[in-house]
Amino acid sequence: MSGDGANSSDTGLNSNPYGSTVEIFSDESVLKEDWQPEKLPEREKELDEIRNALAPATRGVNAHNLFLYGKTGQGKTVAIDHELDLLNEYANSQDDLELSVIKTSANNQSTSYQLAAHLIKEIRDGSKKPSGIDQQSMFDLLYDELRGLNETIIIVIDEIDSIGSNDDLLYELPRARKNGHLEDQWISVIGISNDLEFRDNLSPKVKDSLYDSEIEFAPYNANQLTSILERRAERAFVDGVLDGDVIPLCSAFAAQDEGSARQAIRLLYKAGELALNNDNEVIHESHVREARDILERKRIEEGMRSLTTQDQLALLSVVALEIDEETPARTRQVYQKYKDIAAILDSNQLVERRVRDHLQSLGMQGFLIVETRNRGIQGGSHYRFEVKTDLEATLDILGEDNRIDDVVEDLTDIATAKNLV
DNA sequence: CTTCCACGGGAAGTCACGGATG
DNA sequence: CATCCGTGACTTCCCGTGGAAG
Repeated sequence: MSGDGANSSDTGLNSNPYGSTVEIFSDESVLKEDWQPEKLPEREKELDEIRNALAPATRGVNAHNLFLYGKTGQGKTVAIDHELDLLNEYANSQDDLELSVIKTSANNQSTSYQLAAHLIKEIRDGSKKPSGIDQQSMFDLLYDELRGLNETIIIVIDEIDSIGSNDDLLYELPRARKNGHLEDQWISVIGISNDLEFRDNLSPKVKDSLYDSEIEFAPYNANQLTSILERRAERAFVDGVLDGDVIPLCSAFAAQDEGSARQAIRLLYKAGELALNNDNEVIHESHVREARDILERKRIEEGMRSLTTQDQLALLSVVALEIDEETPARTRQVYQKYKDIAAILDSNQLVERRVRDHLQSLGMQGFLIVETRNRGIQGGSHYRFEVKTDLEATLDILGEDNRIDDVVEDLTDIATAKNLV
């Protein structure tokens, strides 16, 4: 709850334990993920709106329910934290405002039931998650816990989209008082979502109950990213180590992609590290480009490692077709290949319908290019799949898994023979 | 404009599993 | 212990549909 001090002095400026001869960073912590900027000039308007929505809490009624949406790295979480800190500060200075803020991430809580259990755990401060009971009992348990809190309750649910269409709790919570589950308390819910479609897929009754106001965080443009980076760079780096092109290039890369400040900062940080590791005194454009490649590869690796075996098999099937130069391939072809591969590996074979789901999900995660096609009376409509990620890197990473590495090795050999990697 | 392919995708149902409950 | 709960991963079934060919 208490605002963490931002001063860290653990960046060694003087002696270089590993013998680096150059100085790049003056305060590296500014570039870390958990660094909280104290100002958000690019989001003044959004901060204002949040303030307006929270303001009723200071007048003894419930704050408006609030919905923040926008892609990752747009400052949603930082903005809400910032405003809640201010509100908390205010509450502490007033005798008649008793505030309870519960902040949680719905990440990995894929249903209302799970989310309720998670909230209970959060309020109980770390005890284990209840389970095994029916949903309504779980909700009742949650209300019991809520009754133990202060008069004004604000529940922040980050990544709220992960509960998908199972949104009963989102309907229940805002109406807890109306429905008599809570008597003397005011409750409001702040939802944060990366998924822009989530809002449209919510059931109408939830929309009605949850949506007092919504605030969109539009992607930063390159100019905004540049100012954000400049503010950070000023504190993070030693004077004069930044080549003129570096920040604009980081901004441009990030803006082209998702407009994510997080991504831009990561790029800048990585570029700085590369310069440092190479004993370069100045960070150049080349460092940024290298940083981008490294980060991109890391992103793929992380995603791929978390794939289930069946996901890997589906991906491998498309990779194999790619090596045979038969991509883009339609579902049927991929499925044939999949059956071959599954047979070789003696793994259980799923039905085509299921493999299609796996392929779709691989598309969503950015590993495959998925294209719909319609060839009318001769062909009808169908999907076409091809590999989106770098073939060599993909084979490398998949080869690390010893359940499938035999097949991957063979494929790598064929690909090498064909000069594809 | 109509036809109609072959796939997409929704729905419903089965199964196995971890944890709770009495 | 038997039994119940929610859930994810799966299969089975079947209706709906975009758009090139005619």
